[in-house]
Amino acid sequence: MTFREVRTRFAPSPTGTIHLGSLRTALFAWLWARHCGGKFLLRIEDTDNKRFDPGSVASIVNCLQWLGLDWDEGPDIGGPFGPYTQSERGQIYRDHAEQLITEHKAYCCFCSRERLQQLRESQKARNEQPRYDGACRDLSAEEVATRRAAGESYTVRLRIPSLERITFKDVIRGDITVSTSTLQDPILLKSDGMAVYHLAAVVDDHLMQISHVLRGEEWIATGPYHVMLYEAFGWEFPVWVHLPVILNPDGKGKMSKRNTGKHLMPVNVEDFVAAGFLPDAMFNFLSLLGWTPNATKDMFSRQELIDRFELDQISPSAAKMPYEKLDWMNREYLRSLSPQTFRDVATPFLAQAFNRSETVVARMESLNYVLPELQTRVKTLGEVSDWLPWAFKSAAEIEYEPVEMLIGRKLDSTQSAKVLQTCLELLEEANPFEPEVLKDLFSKEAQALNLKLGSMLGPPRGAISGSKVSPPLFEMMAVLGKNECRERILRAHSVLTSKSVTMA
RNA sequence: GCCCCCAUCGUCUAGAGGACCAGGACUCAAGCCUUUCAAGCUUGCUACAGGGGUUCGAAUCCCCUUGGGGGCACCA
Repeated sequence: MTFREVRTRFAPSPTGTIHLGSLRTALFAWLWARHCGGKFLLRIEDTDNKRFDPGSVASIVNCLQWLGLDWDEGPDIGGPFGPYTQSERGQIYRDHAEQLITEHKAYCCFCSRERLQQLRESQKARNEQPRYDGACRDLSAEEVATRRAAGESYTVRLRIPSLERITFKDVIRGDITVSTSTLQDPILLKSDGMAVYHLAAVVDDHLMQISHVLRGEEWIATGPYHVMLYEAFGWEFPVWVHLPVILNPDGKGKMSKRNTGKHLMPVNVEDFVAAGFLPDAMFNFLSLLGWTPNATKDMFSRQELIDRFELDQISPSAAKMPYEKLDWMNREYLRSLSPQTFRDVATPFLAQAFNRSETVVARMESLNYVLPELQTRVKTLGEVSDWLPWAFKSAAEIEYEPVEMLIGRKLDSTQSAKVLQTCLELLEEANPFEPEVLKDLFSKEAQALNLKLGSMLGPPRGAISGSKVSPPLFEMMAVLGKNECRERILRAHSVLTSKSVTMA
């Protein structure tokens, strides 16, 4: 093979939101291009207008940009081999198909969809491999000419040579051999004149000088068509790299929404974005899904990943999506953020969760007391709000139900009420009203009362947060301020004493 | 049904004939610490799918079985 520049591409079809597996394909192609100092391009494969979804190009672009993948040529920025949208390249495909017809390597097929459908069904009924029977394969040139001239609808099919086997090379798996008994003359051009994927992809990959074709494993079976197409045109093969699919956690089928069980696990890239995964974490995680840089660590910077990436180290076997590992890695990235950055990235999520504007959330400066405490507690940005309902409620909105949340460990309700009373006094002493000061005061008091700090803090924790589990107490108090804390503890105290009376 | 691909701890994986009674990470479990929950620290559990070869020697090479996945459209 002659030396040439490494050029890879990501070629999604705009039929909806982009799947995590597709994003990984894009990432690997990008990684390889960047590793080699080559070019990465974006090409939109919209040859099927029936499945076209207008919003999806923008969505795909957003997802790529979110992950931090940039392209050197593409529909939005152009390039020397444009256009990069296949629906604008119809004539190119038609010309190439015509060339093959002239060279007797392809032919016009006038069979109707109905006939084809029936053929397939009868073959299946007989347990045969469904394939085209070649009815139009040897039509005379005259007949074809007259029928075309008459405006009869037809498709163009590639004439497949009758070999027994065809072999092509995949970087990850080595030689792949397919017997042609399973192959049929594939349609290249649909009756509407638009190319089918096989033709469009091969022609474009050649014209755009793609050196390495990275795509999903589901394309292995049709690999021979592409080989034969390259041969028919007399073009040099690209290097093929078929990436393994990502399976559902239970291993049953390709990672998908309907199969992920009770818990809603993200599948599409937009779902991961919405759940609050960080681009850096996803970049790191996805790079290591099916590839390892042969090291005993798994936290890598983008640059390290680019430097080390190698195609032949990619695993050939399909992996079950390891959601827990993604969670863990995302938390690692989350906790490595500066408090300010963490706050910035969390703000939109809080605004959405509590139905406030981002500006309002951004202005709640006292949140700074508690937000850093959440960096080790949360796996995604979407979970940050789970820890903060108390911060977005007024004292009156806090519900002490069940009332047990106001009872400290190893304390009864009378003692707990008493603790709340004491807290009220400590509140007034705290000056300034800061976590450190509060901690000092409460610790001393706990000692004086001969109580473990942990059990003494139970009642006020419940009173302040309305929950048994919360962020650290003193930080919460500092967020709310003295007056709000006093009000909550007062309320909690009265709830506790009245409930106690009823219980007694 | 036919064709193709794949197969190491529960999971993601390291391993390219001797350096492996199989290494790392996640998960899980226990202990310590502790302001609840986390985090942190320490320790621990668990794997070469099965059967045949090849070889002085196999997780590594070959074959079969089994299991899983993918494909068989005028979709990509």
